[in-house]
Formats: sequence, structure tokens, C-alpha cells
Amino acid sequence: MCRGPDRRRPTVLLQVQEIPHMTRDYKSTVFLPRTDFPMRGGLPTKEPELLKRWEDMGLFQRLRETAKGREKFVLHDGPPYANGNIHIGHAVNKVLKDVIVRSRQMQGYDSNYVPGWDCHGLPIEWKIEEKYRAEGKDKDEVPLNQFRAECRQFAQKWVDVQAGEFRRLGVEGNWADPYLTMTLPAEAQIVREIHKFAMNGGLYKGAKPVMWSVVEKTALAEAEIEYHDHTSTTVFARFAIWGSPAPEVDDANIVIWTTTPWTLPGNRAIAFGEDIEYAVYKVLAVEEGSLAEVGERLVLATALAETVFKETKIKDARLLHRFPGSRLAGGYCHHPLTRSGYDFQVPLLAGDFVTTDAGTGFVHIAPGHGEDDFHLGQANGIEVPQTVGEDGRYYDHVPLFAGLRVYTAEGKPGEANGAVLKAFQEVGALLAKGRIKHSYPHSWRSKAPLIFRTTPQWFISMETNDLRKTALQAISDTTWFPAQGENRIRAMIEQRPDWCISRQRAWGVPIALFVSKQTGEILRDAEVFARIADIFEKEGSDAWFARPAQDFLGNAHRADDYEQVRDIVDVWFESGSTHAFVLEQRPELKWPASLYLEGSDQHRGWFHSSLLESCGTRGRAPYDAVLTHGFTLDEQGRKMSKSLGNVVAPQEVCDKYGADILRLWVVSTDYTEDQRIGPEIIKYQADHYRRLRNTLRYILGALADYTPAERIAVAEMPELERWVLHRLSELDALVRAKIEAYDFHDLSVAIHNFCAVELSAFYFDVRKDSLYCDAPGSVRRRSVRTVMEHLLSTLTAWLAPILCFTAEEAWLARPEGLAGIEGWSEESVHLRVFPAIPAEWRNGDLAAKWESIRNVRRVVTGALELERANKKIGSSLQANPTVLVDAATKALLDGVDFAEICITSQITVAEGAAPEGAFVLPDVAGIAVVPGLAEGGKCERCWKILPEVGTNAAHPTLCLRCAEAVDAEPAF
RNA sequence: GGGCUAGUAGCUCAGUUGGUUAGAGCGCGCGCUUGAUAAGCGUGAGGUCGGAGGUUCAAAUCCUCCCUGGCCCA
Repeated sequence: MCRGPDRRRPTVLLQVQEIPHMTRDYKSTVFLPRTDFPMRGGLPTKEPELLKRWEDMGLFQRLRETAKGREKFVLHDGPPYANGNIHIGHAVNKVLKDVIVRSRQMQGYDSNYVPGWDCHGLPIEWKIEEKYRAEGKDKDEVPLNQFRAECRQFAQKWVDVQAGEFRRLGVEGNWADPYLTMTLPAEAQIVREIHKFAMNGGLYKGAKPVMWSVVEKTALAEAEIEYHDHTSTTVFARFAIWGSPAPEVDDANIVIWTTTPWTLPGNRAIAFGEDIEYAVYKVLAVEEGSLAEVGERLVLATALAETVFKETKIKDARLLHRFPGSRLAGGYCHHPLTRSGYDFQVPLLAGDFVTTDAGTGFVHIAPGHGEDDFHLGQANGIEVPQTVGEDGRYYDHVPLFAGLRVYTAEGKPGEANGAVLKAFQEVGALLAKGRIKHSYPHSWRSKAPLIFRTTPQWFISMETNDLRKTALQAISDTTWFPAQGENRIRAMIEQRPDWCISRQRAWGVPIALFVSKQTGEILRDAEVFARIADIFEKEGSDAWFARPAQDFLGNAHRADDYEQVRDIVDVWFESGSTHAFVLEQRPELKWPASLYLEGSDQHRGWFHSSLLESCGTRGRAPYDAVLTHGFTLDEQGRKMSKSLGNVVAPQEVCDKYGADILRLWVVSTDYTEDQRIGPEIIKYQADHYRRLRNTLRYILGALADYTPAERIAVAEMPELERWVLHRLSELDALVRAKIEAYDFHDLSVAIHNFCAVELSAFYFDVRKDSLYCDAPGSVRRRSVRTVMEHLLSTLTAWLAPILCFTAEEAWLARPEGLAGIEGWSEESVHLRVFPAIPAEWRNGDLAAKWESIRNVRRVVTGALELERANKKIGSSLQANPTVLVDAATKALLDGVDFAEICITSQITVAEGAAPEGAFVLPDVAGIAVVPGLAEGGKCERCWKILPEVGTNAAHPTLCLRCAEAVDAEPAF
């Protein structure tokens, strides 16, 4: 027979009393916490085990079955780009989404999450091109669809990698069937969306200047451009004012300066700065060789006049009139080559991009050869002239200069600049020429200098079909979290130009259209469009480049009559269409989405493109609400970068601390603003985590061998237990409200403070005595354990969306006695809904009462601390303080075992004023504490010091409660 | 340069319509406990509320300017 009772079975201890010996081992009769839930999480190894468990039990499918028929909540995933490992920003985004998806599911929705990826686009093309270069291959020699196949393979590889990384973070979703923008059905639907714009007239062919390489005969994206020093020919040129806006500039010459003389044939306007000061100068004397003429009048920005005079060899000039740029509005010049085929007005237009950093204060505007030029032209209804072809030669229709080259096929300067200079000089428009060495864009591939060139592009009009108006209305109809997000996107939609959706690229969905060679009109034939989409549905968009045009055109049209558009669509159009091929086409989801959630940069990106796409095709936004989060910075608030060495990799955090730590960090921040992370902050989160984990562990330990038979009705519970239940009902309301508002910071703070302040530091501390020492059958102990059951139930549920691993671990460690009992039978904590809290738990009066009691308690603990400092006591059980209180407090404490609450062996509460030297707290009026020592023997079992110890003959070293507990019959 | 946005204790955050000595948790110091123990409890010290002006009897809270960040544009 064993000497001591089996700790696992408290009932066995009854056998012990039959063994007669004087020094009983009462310690083993104490019901200490016992659980398999370890204090240390070991998350880096534990989490993958739980992931495996969820995988094996088919958790995602089980979630769907559980939620069948419930109201749907659909968070539509914004697709990350599939070209590398995930970084901390991805982690924040996905964890936030996961917390929302899980919390909505547990709130009682059918909250299905389908993750997605953005697969097409330039960065992947570059990667493959890079690979080709390394192998000495040329992209242009590889068949298009072979190139596309390699891009596809590359994207798929990273989709798989990222999926693994996201899942490691605990993100639950339909990983078996995510959406990809490159799948056949997606490509087919994207093309259908393009066709909708083609059919409703929103799509039109226009022109736009892009960076162009005459060597490669291709447009280049921003990231393909390198800046190197380049020597350019500069020109000062006169433009005579014809249509004078103000008398002081009558017959004067506007002077412009340019570093690209070859753009002058494309000149259609001159820009000035409204707030810049200009003046008319009369030339009085010139140096030899100057092209300026004595007596002529020049208009210049006053700030630049001196330098211009120097450059143009003007020795002396007189300032005639000063005026602000705004005086020039409405005026116009004539093109200097007006007699040679350039017979048109050149208006003077205000441009906010004009500066006095260099030049003359006037900018020559060639709408086909510059970004600012183009937009200014557009804003003023100026036609974009076509002057330079794709090989860098002037078109045949360009007077004087037809066929001349800006750059040669080798990227060397051509004849154009010289010819333009000569022509200007001949008509007397040239004032000076020179050279300048400056930073200039070059192709990353050929290293040749680039030019701005107007190219035909496809646009979605913001005005046709009132797209802008519809979109602005949709913004008003959407709920924005935080609310400021609305201003941001509204400002953009209000002023954005038409949407250029075409790209001259290979890896993407083609703008599958035919344009009539005769009329230049888009072929709008529903049958042709349907045929295209059907073929894409079966073969993917590769078919556009593989099949003969006639296959798409059918019998009603002849391929010879049409130009097949080979541009691909902007990837933003693709991702802007995800609502169409994901939300609409998956019956388990719904359109519009309940929520879109991305970083605040997506006001310009996905929120924006989705809004326009959906408004243009369906008349409203594809979302009811949009939530944005900020960016992740390092501990000092700096951007993360490799060079600063401050990058935090989510993979490393998972390996070192665990995904739950990262998840806890995400909800601890105010994600609507930028978040900070670094080694120190992660450590704080680990501390924060430990408190939550230990709270769960203590509850589990307190519930060792618990069965529902022990439950006590609320009405029979002590007030302290009913106070805890009241707090649970308050927290329940708070949790639900905060989840509704996506405010996880407040939620996690509330739960943490509840665990740390109310449970650990107060309730658990007070109830240790009952839990450890009361007889198992005592109402008090049974009440404590009943409350512990509720605590385990609610806390595991409330924490599950955040600490998805730890909550599951705690759930799995629940007492076996609860197995199969209602509310406890789910195989995973994630299959639960938040427990319903009975209304009767709410008790405001009780809460107020106990807040006051805890205030009095603060005075007592303060007094005890002083006694400790004076070395009078160590443990609070050594104390027997006298608490002098006012009448109201006396009444408050009537019926309360205040010694128990203060964890002292004894206490005396009396009505009366504070005697001299008594301990008081400045902020608690009417309470004073006089220290005293507990008298009597120390109960060997519960360690309380009580006079009664020694009065029980059978247990001479125990207090009466403990003696009774030790002798008690097994209760359960 | 423009649009949006932020700057409260070492850290993460609260601070209603301007109104008593600006709060919480964590961390830190000290002490207690050794029956939650790589835990638990108590207690203490930390902030001229980014800076400078202004309005007001009264401002972290309202106004102006400036500084330092972030996102998006140019």
C-alpha cells in the first residue's frame, strides 16, 4: 500500500487516516493544481503539430459544414504577388484577416475565406528574362507561349511557397482551392470583364506618352529604367506672341529652353507658372556671336533673367514691365515654323510643374513627349501630335523632318536635333544653343537613352457611363475603417485621369479585341466575345497567341478585315476583377464582399481598381466595407531595409517564438496606424503571452478531475463567484462589440487585464485557499470550480481567433469529465461559437459593491506591505490587521469574510476614526488600518494562523475546516 | 511640392463635448512567497502630453506655424 494518497485521486486519501502516525503528510491532501498543459509553450514545435492535427481532421471542411446555413460573412482576400517569400507586411495583413475571419465564424457567421494570388505581371517577366540572360538566351527568340509557360511555372512555385508560409502563421482558409489570376476560369472571366467595357462604350483607344527605347522598339516600365549621365543639346528659342493677353507683352517674344530640341516639332503649347514673377526685357546690347537682336523684347522669369542673358550673350537689357504669370493666361504664340507646315496657335497655359530652378520660366509643351506635357494638353483639349515612330524616326507626315532619326538603331544621337536647330535658326527663332550633362533615363537592357513617345493605348473612360460619378457614390455607400480612408480614395477618384489598361507585355491576359482596319472601331459582337471567353475557359489566354484570329471571329467576320489587339491588360484590372471570378462564381461566397482588408497603399491599388471595375460593370462597389492597416516599421519607427539591418522576418519569429506571439503582436497594435516591431517588442509580446498562457494553465490545473456533477447553481454561489460571472457577462458584450468594430487591440487589452488584474492578482489569489484546502464537496469549492469551468469555456473561445494554437492546446487539455457534455464536445476549439452568457449573470449592484470592497482591500495590502518592510510579517497570513471604517463601509463589509478577501488569517473590521499612526491611503477616504499579528497555531495544511488549531484531537495540527476536509467522504 | 495621416511614461495603448495632483497593462527597482515556482503576490519610481506661439478664468484636448515619421501621388 502506498504511504501517501495518490495525488491523482483525492478519494484515496481516506485510506490514509486509518494509518496511525503522528506526523501526517497533510501536504498530500492539498488539492494543488494539476494539468498536462505545460507552463512553457514550446510553440515552435507545438504549432506545427496542431497544424497537422487540423489538416488530418479536415478542419476547414468541418468549419464549412458547421456553418452551413448561417448568414455569410465574406472577407475577400486581396491577392499578394507570387514572386518571393512573404515579409512582415504580408504577415500582418494575413493574420489580421485570419483573426477577423475566425472571430466572425465564432460570432455565428458562415465566415469562409478563400486566399488568392496575383500571378501575372512585369516582375515575373523580369525574373524569367533574367534567367534567359544568364543562359545567354534572348527573350525575343523564344516563342511567346513558351515564355508565358515559364512565367506560369514561376508564379505557381511561389504560390506554393507563400501558401506554406501563410499556413504556418495559423491562417485558416481554403488552401486546397485558392484563387489565382492565372487559372483558366479567371482568365476567361477577366476577358469577359474587358468585353463588358467594350460593349458599354467605356473602353476606348487613345494615346499616351511612355518611356520608349528606339533600340528595342518597346515601351519600358519605371523599374526597367536606369538613370545615367548624358550630354544633351540645349536650346533657347523665341516664340513670338500673337494673341497678346496683356498690353505690356504686345509683340514680345516668349523664351523657352529645352534639352530635347527634337521635340520642338511636337510643340503645341507653352507653360508658365501662375505665381512666378515674369518681366519684359528690352535687349540693349549683345556680345559678338549672339543670336539676340538689339531692340527686341523678351519675356523671362525675373529670377532667371541674368542666367539667360549670360547664356544668350546679351550684354545689357532693360526691364520694362514686371507682372505675375497669371497675366499671361489666355495668350498665345505661333509655332516658329508656322510657314513650313506648323500653322497653328501655341497657347500659353498655366502649369503647376513650372519652376525657376533652370531655363527661362517657360516650358515648351510637346504633349506627345512628356508626362506633364501630356496631362496639360489633355486638360486643355489639345490634340496629341504623332511625330516620332517606334524606330525613333519622324513620321512621314512631319513637315521638314520626315524620316530623320532622334536616335539611331544603336542608340546614338541621330540627325533630328541638328535639323531642328537649323530650321529654327533659319526662321530666326533660335536664341542660343549649348550642351548640358545631366541625369537621363536609359534602358536597363540596351543601356541606350530613352525618349518619351506617344503610343496608342486602351483606356477606360471616367466620364462615359458616368463612371466617376458612380464610383464616388459607391464610396459614400461603403463603410471605411478607419473613417479617414474615405477621404483618401475620394480625392483620388475625383481627380484621376482615364484608366489606361493596356500594356505592351507578354505575361498577362490579352485585351482580346478586334479592331476594324477600315473604321478603327472595336468589333462589338457578343457572339465573338462569347467565343473568345469560351476558348479561354478551356485553353487559357495562351489561345489568343496560338490560334488563328478566324477561330475567334467565326463565320460572320473575316480575319483580314481586323487588327487583333495583342496588348495585355493592366494587372490592376485583373485584380480589380477578382470579385467577378471569385465572389460571383463560387456559390459558397457572396457578392458583394462583406469586407476588403489591405494596407493603406491599396487606396490607390486594389480598392481603387476593384471599385472602378465593379462600378463600370455592375454599378456599385464589390464590397460593403473596407478596412485598411498601416505599414510595419522597426522599433525606432524607421522603414525596414536590408541595409539598415532592421528587417524582422515572420518566418524567424515563428521559428524562435511561435506564430501565436506574432499574432498577439498584430492585435496589440493600433493597426490603423503604422506598427513597430523589433527584437524588444517581440520580447514584450512573449511576456504578455506568458501571462495569458499561465492563466489558462492555472484554470486547467484548478479543474483537475472536474466533472459536471460538481456544478453549483449561480444562485447558490458566493458573491465573489457571482462577481466573476458578472465580469464575464461584461466581457462577453465587449468582445462581441469589439469584434463587430474590428477593434482587436481593445479586445486583447481587456482580456489581458482581466486575466492579470482581476483573475490572477485577485480572484485566483483569494480562492487558492478554497481550491486547495476546502473539502471537495463544499459549496464554496464547487462554486469556484464551476466558475473555473466558465472561465475555461469563455477564455478559450475568446482567445481562439487570436491565439489560434494556444487556445486549441488549452481546449484539448480540458478535463476529461467534460467530454461529451454540451458545450464541450467539439473536437476543436475553432468549431465552437462564442458561448452564450446567461442574462442573469449580469449584476451591476454586485459589481459596484465589490469595486468598493477591493478599494478597502487596497488599504489593507498597503498596510501589510509596510509591516513587511518593517520585518514584522512575511506572508500576509501572519497578519491580523484592524480595519477602522466609516459606517457605510462597515455596512458594505457585513457578511463578507474580509480576512479571506485580504488573504490574512484573521481580521477585525470596526467602525471608527483613524487612530494616530494608522495606515491610510490618500485616495481612499474613511479607511484606516492598524497592524496586528495573527494569534494561535499555524494550520499545517492551510497555513492559516488560528486560535482553533489544536482543538481537534484527531488532527491536532489542523484548523477545523481542514480537519473536516481531510475526514470528508468523497464527494464525487 | 500636393493629398491622406500620425507623434501622450522604456514598450503597447486609454484619455467623452477644453475643467480637480494625465491613466492602464507590460517592463524596471525593492520586498514577500516557495502549495501556479524558468511561476505567483505586494509595492515603488517613471511623462514640461513632438516644439514654439496664440485663444481662454482654464488646453494633451481649440487655432497658427515649425520639427520628425509613414502611405500615395507629382
